[in-house]
Amino acid sequence: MAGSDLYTGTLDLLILKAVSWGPRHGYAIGRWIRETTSDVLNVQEGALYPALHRLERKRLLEEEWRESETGRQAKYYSLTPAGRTHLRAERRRWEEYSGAVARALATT
Amino acid sequence: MAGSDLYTGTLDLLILKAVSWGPRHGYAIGRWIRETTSDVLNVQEGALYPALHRLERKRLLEEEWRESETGRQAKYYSLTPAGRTHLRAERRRWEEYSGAVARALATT
DNA sequence: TGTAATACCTAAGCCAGCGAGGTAACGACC
DNA sequence: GGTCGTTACCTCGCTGGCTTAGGTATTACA
Repeated sequence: MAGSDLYTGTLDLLILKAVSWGPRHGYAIGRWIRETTSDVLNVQEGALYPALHRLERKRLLEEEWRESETGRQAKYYSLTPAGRTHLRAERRRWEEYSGAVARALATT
Repeated sequence: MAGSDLYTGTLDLLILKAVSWGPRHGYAIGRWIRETTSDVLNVQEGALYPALHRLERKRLLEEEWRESETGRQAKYYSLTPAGRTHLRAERRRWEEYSGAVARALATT
């Protein structure tokens, strides 16, 4: 399936949001993004997994192997306290940014 | 002056919008973006000028030297027909994208 | 048997943007 | 005369996220 040309920098926000209610594994995060955006955003695995590793390295996510709903082992990610703070900041940044662009586009 | 971490890919849209009413020179485009976004977006010249050259190479912008309001020579950019089409497409893409992200962020 | 879905991973390459440098002309100020 | 801020353009090196394109292994189903 084709990618969806992410605006670079928005993926982290979506991932952090995806795990904001509780642990989720990578594959499910990708599916969640695709579903909640009605296929507008289809994150490639080659972007998703490296991003998860990055966030884990930055201590914004924690990983833990456990059993998924289908009975297989999967790597579950959850927010660290720093991750939750970062989510808030990134979200604010996104809202400020997208609001600014919207204003620019609205000018006549 | 510090930059403002653009979401990669949004700069072209802003530039095209900036010249959608008529020719503007590079420096004025940068200023327009900064002003209409109330300093939220401060585009670095190291990003701006290469972007202008890119858009010109893709025949989305045309350039022409003429005199600026201050009486100096400046390179004025204007939209080609293809540029106008591209602006519409990029705008649609942005609106779809930002709408999708907003929906994702709104989920509880 | 083989196809689709689940679930993970990596490597090569591209290229936009960042940071930091530069040139030159002009006006204002002291 | 010198300096500072603004206007107006430019380039170069580097980083790093994303795309594309591969790969493995397991389970379920036809």
